[in-house]
Amino acid sequence: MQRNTRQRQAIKSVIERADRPLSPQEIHEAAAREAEGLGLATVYRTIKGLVEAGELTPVDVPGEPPRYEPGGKDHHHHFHCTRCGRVFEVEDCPGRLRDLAPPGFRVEGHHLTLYGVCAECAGA
Amino acid sequence: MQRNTRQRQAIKSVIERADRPLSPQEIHEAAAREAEGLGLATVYRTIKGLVEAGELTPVDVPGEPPRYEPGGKDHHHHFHCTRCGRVFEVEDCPGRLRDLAPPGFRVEGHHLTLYGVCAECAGA
DNA sequence: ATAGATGCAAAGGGTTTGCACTTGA
DNA sequence: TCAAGTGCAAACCCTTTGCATCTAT
Repeated sequence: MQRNTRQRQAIKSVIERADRPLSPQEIHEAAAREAEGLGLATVYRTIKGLVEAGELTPVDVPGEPPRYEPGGKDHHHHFHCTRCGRVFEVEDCPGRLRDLAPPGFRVEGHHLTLYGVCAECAGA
Repeated sequence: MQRNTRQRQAIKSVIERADRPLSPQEIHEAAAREAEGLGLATVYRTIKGLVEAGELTPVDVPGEPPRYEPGGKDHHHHFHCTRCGRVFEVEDCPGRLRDLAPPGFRVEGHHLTLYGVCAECAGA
């Protein structure tokens, strides 16, 4: 991740401007608008580099392809809209979840994903 | 799912005897011991049929290939051991999680996965 | 007997990789 | 200049599917 190419600028810009985690395809489609001819392989390679650099965090929703959001955010969770497929951020966390594990199990973290219908799809 | 073949018997038996969700590969390896020559495609086809019949439930752990457990269990969650990769059942649920979603979002359910090191890997 | 089930191999979808070409510094 | 970065196509992994064969009923 040493050079500031137009492809990388486009990819980083798309991620920064998004208000929700994006999939590699979403990143590719959006970034290709500002960096013509952008290859999907470059998107994957750039994502990998940004994740290793801590600038990007993978968001894994069960049964879904991975999304990515800017790194460094506070601990939070996600909401998966089963209608439009988009993933949104949820700020709160119920806490005290490690008490749920059986005795002897060492809990190091947790993933929590709510699912249902987002405000837009619900027609709010 | 009409015929009671030796392949199906083996697959169902393996799942019933397991005390944790199994991956298609785990099911294939274990069932192939009692049904020689068992093909992976048959495992996938049988899993699909059992899921549609409600006898099997998919267990999706973020960033992991799917596992399967017997259907009809009470609401519960899972623990993913990052050391051995196995997934275990967790009986409790923190509840009241739908309050976490933003206004206007309709919460229909949730996935909760704890991760860390299981009792066996922790050397308990 | 015969439709359902199986095994194999090919095909799919998402992601990674090899390689020659391009380009930022 | 010249190594990092890119695009393309091939390779990969997991899962699904087409098809000839096998088998439970």
